Amino acid sequence: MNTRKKEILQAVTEDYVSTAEPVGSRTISRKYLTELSPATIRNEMADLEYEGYLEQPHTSAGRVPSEKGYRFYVDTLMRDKPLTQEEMGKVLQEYSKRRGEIQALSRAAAKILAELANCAAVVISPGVQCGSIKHIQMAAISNDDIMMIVITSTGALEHRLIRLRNSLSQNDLDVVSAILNRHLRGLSFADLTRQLIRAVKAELSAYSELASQALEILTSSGICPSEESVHTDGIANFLEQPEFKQIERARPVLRLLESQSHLLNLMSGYRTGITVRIGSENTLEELRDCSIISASYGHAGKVMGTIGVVGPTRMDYSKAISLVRFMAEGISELLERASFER
Amino acid sequence: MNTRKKEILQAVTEDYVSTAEPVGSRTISRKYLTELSPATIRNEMADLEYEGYLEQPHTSAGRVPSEKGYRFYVDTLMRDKPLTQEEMGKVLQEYSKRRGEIQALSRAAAKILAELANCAAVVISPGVQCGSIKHIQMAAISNDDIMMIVITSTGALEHRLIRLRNSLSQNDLDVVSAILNRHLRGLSFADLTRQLIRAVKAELSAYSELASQALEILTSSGICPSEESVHTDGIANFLEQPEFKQIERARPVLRLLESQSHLLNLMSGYRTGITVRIGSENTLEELRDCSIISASYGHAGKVMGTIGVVGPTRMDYSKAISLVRFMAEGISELLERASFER
DNA sequence: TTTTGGCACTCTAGACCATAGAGTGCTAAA
DNA sequence: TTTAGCACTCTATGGTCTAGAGTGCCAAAA
Repeated sequence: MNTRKKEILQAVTEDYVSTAEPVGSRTISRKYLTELSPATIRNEMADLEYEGYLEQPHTSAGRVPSEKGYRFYVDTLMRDKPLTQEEMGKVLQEYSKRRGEIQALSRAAAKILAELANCAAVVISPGVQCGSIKHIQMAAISNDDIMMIVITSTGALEHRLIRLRNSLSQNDLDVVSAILNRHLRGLSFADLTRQLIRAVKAELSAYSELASQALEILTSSGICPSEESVHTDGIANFLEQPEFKQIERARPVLRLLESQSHLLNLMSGYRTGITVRIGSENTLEELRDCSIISASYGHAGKVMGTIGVVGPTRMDYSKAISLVRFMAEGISELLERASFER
Repeated sequence: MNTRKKEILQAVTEDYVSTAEPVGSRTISRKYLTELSPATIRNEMADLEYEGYLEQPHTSAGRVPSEKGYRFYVDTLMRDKPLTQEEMGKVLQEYSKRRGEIQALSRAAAKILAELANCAAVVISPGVQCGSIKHIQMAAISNDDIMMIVITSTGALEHRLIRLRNSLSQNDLDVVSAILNRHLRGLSFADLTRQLIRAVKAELSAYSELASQALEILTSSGICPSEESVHTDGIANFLEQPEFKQIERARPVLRLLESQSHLLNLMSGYRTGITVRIGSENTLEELRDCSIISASYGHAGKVMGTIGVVGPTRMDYSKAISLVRFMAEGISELLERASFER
């Protein structure tokens, strides 16, 4: 793959990304590589097709990057496309407005990312399991319903209803809350050893029914990434893309984007840094014609959430990557600052 | 409008709703009114068209109900289509599983409604402003960030970040929380008179910075229906409808369904009972080809939230109305029970 | 050896046309 | 009042043709 081929592949990719029309040798010669004739470019393009970087929708159409072509473009050819001042300002303003309210912030982040990338955006916000415990509170809702609230250092907040056979007064609940806070404040959920739990339970023996339920929630599956931490936006942007003119193509993707549980699986579990999955690199059949750019965020080496965009494979990778990276770093920073400030 | 015309209008409507094809006199004669010949039916249909109940997409097509036709059908002709045992079971099971967690419940309700009605579903869940105050809690997040949490009788929970210049210990915060609870527990937000607020402020004079911010939030716009209480589901169902085959028709509706703030405006502020808005009865241009069935829920004469479906005007009104009514009543009951149990 | 102009070839999109089928409205007869 | 019959209208479908875009290949030019 010589320099000229690279230039041609780059030109084809960038032109196709912006016009959504297969690009022919003539276009390349006129718009990008004026020093070469169409014929020369045709020869090179034939090679590029033979090598699998380009494809032809049909004989007399121009060329289109293949998945391999996009992959090469992303890995080698793409130039950085930094955010404009305006875009950065918009993001940062939104971030500072919702500092400390991670749910609202994630929602806003999805919205703004969808808008700037003109794609669908997905944000998985950090659940309580990511931070350390800041406060636990029991509140009486009715005679036998208690609401337990857990707040963590990341500003995440989880509430669970506990139903009791024997009702407790708010005074009792305050006592329980105080004891729980005395033992558990400042700890992360990984720190909740069996020993510790046993000790707390012992001290709360007067309220054993409540205590056992509460501690069960804190240690078990009660505290785990939930569907409520999945935020999606920009679904309508999807339908703007010409590749989804025929609605049948869009439907399976939209079904996926509506399914919080699938998105949770799809987007979590990545290490920090940008992940780009192009077309069938996504194992899901529905995403055969889509690409996903995602980045995890967090701090102290801990992945706490994910932010990403979903769009057609014909996507402005450079822009999307810059955006996702910038926005992920912004959230990481907020989380980090929150954890130093305590 | 004689009986026979009504029968014909009903037949046309129900056939069109289920097939999405304009229906001709022959079909009516064969499938619905076998004792009449197509010619007779043609005459009646011509009348119905003249009177504005039916429309013809073009000369040699069958007839389709006009908005006026749908309206007449809904008001007069429609027969009740009760839910199946299975459907009721599904709804009630979901409800009982999330009893007391109004956000999760609303989310689940939207999902199940969308599924059963095969339309888009929207649920506005009751914000804290609807219930009476159950508990107020301040929790220290960092040196100068306090999180204030308000829980109400409906199980709604609101949290707001308060930033202070002078940091307070969790002990201080517990004191403040206790005082706030002593004064405000059991009251609704309408009960927060200026007098009362002044009294509370006086007692909290030692913490005036925090107190004034907290009380400001409680009394002002801080506590109002927020975008986080809007839950949408079933957007993908929309695209199944043949009227949205051409994506341009669907796009504006999807944009609307993605805009929490617009939905909030659109769906709130109705009295209890079912509201049916057909086509251009919706003032919004985007909904020209859609119908909305919605019902408010709540108890003690107070509207607390709304649940509804959005679909094409060619909608199974009877089914949708039964579903929405049943689901709204279910939520109302849960809220009512919660308020007696206290 | 590389580049380029020229040319024949291929394929699609769009225009145009013809036809089948569905449905109507009208008229006259039952 | 109802109905059979018939002429008429309109759409959807499929076929055919053409213009246009783009290619591949060859032979000449650099």
